[in-house]
Parts: sequence; structure tokens; C-alpha cells
Amino acid sequence: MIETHLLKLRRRDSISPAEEAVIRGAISEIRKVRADQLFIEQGQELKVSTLLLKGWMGRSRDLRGGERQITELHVAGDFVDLHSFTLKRLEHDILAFTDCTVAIVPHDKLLEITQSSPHLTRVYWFLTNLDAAIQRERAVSLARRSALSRMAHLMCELFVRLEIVGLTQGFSYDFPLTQAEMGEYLGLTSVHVNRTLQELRRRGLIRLDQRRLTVLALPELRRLAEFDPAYLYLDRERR
Amino acid sequence: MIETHLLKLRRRDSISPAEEAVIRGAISEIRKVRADQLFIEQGQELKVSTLLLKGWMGRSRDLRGGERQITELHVAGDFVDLHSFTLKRLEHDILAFTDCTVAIVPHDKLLEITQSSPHLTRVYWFLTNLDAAIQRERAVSLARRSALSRMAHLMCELFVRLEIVGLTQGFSYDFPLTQAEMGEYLGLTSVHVNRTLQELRRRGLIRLDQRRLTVLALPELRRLAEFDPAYLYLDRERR
DNA sequence: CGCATTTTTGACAGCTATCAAAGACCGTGG
DNA sequence: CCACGGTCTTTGATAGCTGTCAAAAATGCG
Repeated sequence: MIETHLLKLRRRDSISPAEEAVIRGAISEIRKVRADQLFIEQGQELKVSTLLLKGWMGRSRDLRGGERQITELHVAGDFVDLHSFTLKRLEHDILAFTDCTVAIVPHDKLLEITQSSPHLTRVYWFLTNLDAAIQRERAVSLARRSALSRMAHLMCELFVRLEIVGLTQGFSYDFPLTQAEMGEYLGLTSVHVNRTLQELRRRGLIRLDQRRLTVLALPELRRLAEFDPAYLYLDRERR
Repeated sequence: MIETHLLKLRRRDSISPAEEAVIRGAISEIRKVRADQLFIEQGQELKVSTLLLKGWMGRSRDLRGGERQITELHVAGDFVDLHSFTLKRLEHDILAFTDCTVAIVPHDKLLEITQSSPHLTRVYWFLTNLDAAIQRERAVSLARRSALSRMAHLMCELFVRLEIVGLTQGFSYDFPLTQAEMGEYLGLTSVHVNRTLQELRRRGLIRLDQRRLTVLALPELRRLAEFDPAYLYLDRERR
């Protein structure tokens, strides 16, 4: 069940069998979450963290005026709220974009890990720092890249992230977001998302239909996006 | 020297005298950094982290086309690159906006902390998660707030952050950034920063001259910014 | 087959960028 | 004490990317 998570970790560090056992032992429960469900509401006190095993989830903030800003996207293998372990509550919601399967990890277990597994602690600390690096890159996108480049960047990033956990098939991957949801992530209106998608298609860079994305010209897409995967920290290091 | 840092920590958790001693003992050196110096260059392997004691520093990324995007601002009490402990190298630069004083903390010392001080480890983990929360809020700003509201938000945030470490005097604080630097942080051109500042002044919300900012109408400024400090995690909790 | 959701299209508006240049400020040196 | 050069701030005119509003077309689900 947690193979995607282990793939994600082992891409960045070596995880011993003993550590793998610790991780497996930290899971208290496997649950299903329905699409479009508000999974965690902002402000509530949290005693567990959630590892996403299947499906897409995200973090979002509601603004006065009813707009919703999606601040992160999560795919299989990601902890959606590991940061809640030290933050205790979150200033954003967590919601499911598709039907999902998740593993629940009680904070008690994470506490034990910080007491008895310094290396694993650093690995999970790394994971939240990786989230932050992705966030930083996204801020660069929002501040400086055009709608076209920003969307291309997202597609490049997801391609790498999904490839790591074995969820790409060639140059394709499932892409379940609606155009409105993409807009909420990219800081664009759904109308403009639509026009931008058309431009990417017109240029022959991607295909997107039936909730499936195919990258037709990765080098060109990357150039357009100014995509440099350094911020994804893909090297295996002793953390 | 590290009083600001302790103030920042103790606002969020209790730090015992023994832990304070560990923190003090982790510092290997106190250094000066000159204004406008590139302090850490992206990509280089890092063996130490840096605690900012005095002055303003920031994280920045250069883009093709020569633009620079500032992704974080740091003030006294902040670790400017605590995340380098688990990331090993950074995908962004770190630079000094003013003359600064910093404390150097070798990663070896941080490693020891993860091995022998689980609570302090969680406190520092929290600190990087706090950075990430600030980042998230900034992404909301970039994606959804107007230039005026975005700038007001920055001023509200810095007011809180500086107040915590005792660097406000009434409703004033030192604000050393040039308008061009503000633009690089806010994702605006310096021309538009100038016009936006004038609008804030015209509305009687702030005064800014001689590198000193005074908030003249905090409630109105907060309303304009839709500023809610929840993301700064100001409650003392057992982390 | 029918309704809700999603995608697409069109016309128009507005916020912020761009380009250029003038003015203000400030530290330095004579 | 004043001239001077560089940086920073301010102003003006214009362009363009993306938003807004509205509605039609397509898709999907029960």
C-alpha cells in the first residue's frame, strides 16, 4: 500500500528495512475519502497526519469574497499534512479532488520516531522542507511567469513527481483536475485556463482529454516553463 | 546576542534553560555580513546553517531574463537557512539587504540535537514549517491579492514578526528595503510599487520615509490586506 | 433522456507592465 | 562647505495580459 511513499523517500535517501518497518508500524488505519470532500478543516486541532496512497488531494484557503486558493497539490506517496505534527493545527483546509485512499499516522507515532529514530526524523523533516521548496518555486511562478509558462511548469513538475512514484505511462499521466480547479491552483480564472490550455495544445506541446494528460514535446514544454527540477531535490543523500 | 531568536521560539513553545544552553552551544561563530552581499549561492553544498541576529536578509532566485525574485524576507531571530540542514544545498541564493550580524550553527551540532534533543528537534522542525506557512500565505497574496492589498499584507506581517522580537517602537519599525527590492518580493515592478505606496500614503494608512515605516491606521491596513495572523502560529504549544 | 457540471467562445474592462526621463537623496572627495 | 556621481524615487504615456460578464456547446451521470 505505501509503496509510492517508499519510492518517494528512497529517491532521496536510503531507508533501511528496519526503518521501513517503523514507517509501516506507524500507520494506524487505512481509510477511503470521497472526491470533493473537505477532509481537514482549517483550525481544528490535529492528532494524526495523513499519507496519501491513491488519488489527488490538496491544500486550500478560502478568501473573503468566496474565492478559493489552492496552495498545494498532492499525489500518491505524499504526506498531505505532515506539517501538522509540529504546527498542531493548520491554517488551511485539506480536500480531496478524487476518490482517495489514505493511511493515518498518529502524531504519537511520529513523536516516538523523533525520540528513537533520529535519521527517520530527519527524513521526514526533509519531506516538509521539500514541500516548502515546491511552494517557493510556485511563488516564483505566480510572481514572474506568464499564465502559459506557469501552466507548463505545473505539468512538468507533476510529470516528475508522478514518474518517481511510478504513476506515469510513457509521457502520459492521469490528470483529474477540472479547469476551474487548475485556475484555483495557478491563480487564474477558469476562462483564462481554458484559453491557455488551448494555446498549449495549439503549439503541439500537450494533449489533455478524458482527464488524461500527454506531454507531446517535453523539451519544448520545459523550455517554455523554464523548468529546472533542482527544487525537487532528486538526489539521494544521507539526510 | 541570540535574544531575538529565543523570543521567537518562546513565543511558540517553552524552551528550558538546558535547551537554551544547547542552542547557545551550537553556535560556532559570530560573523558580520555586508549589505548587498551574496551570502550563500544556490547549489553549493552547505555544512552550516545561519541564524540572523541583526539586519535583514532574504532568499532569492534569478530567472532567465535577469529578473530576480525574492522568495522570503528574514529579520533578526530568523534562521535564514535552517532547511539546508536536511536539503544539503539550496535551490536559491541568500543575500543581505543591510549590514548584518549572523551566528553560524554547524550542521554537526544540529545532527547532535536530532540525536539527543527530540523536543528541540521538533521546535526547529516547527520553525521550518513556520517558514513554509509564511510562504503559503505569500502565494495567496501573489495569486489573489491586488498590489495594494499585497503590500499592506507585507507591512502587517512584518509588524507582527518584528514586534515578537522587540524591534518595533510603537507602530513604527525600520524598513530598509528599496522600492525595487519590495517589487522583487511582491512580484511587482518598482514603478508600480511606487504608485502603490503613494496610494497607501494617500489613504493615510502608513508613513514611510528615511527607511522607517509607521503604521498610521492598523485596523484599516489589516482590513485592506485581509490579514489574519493565524499562519504565524503565535500560540505557545508543546511542540 | 434530462439535468448538472464542465468546457468553450465573445466582447470588453482594468490592473499592472513597459519605456523613458526627470527629480530627489546621499555619501564621497576636493 | 559644496560639487558630483550614483542610486533611489517619482511621473507620464502607452501597451498588453488576464479578469469579468454572459451565454452557448459539450460532456457526463443517473
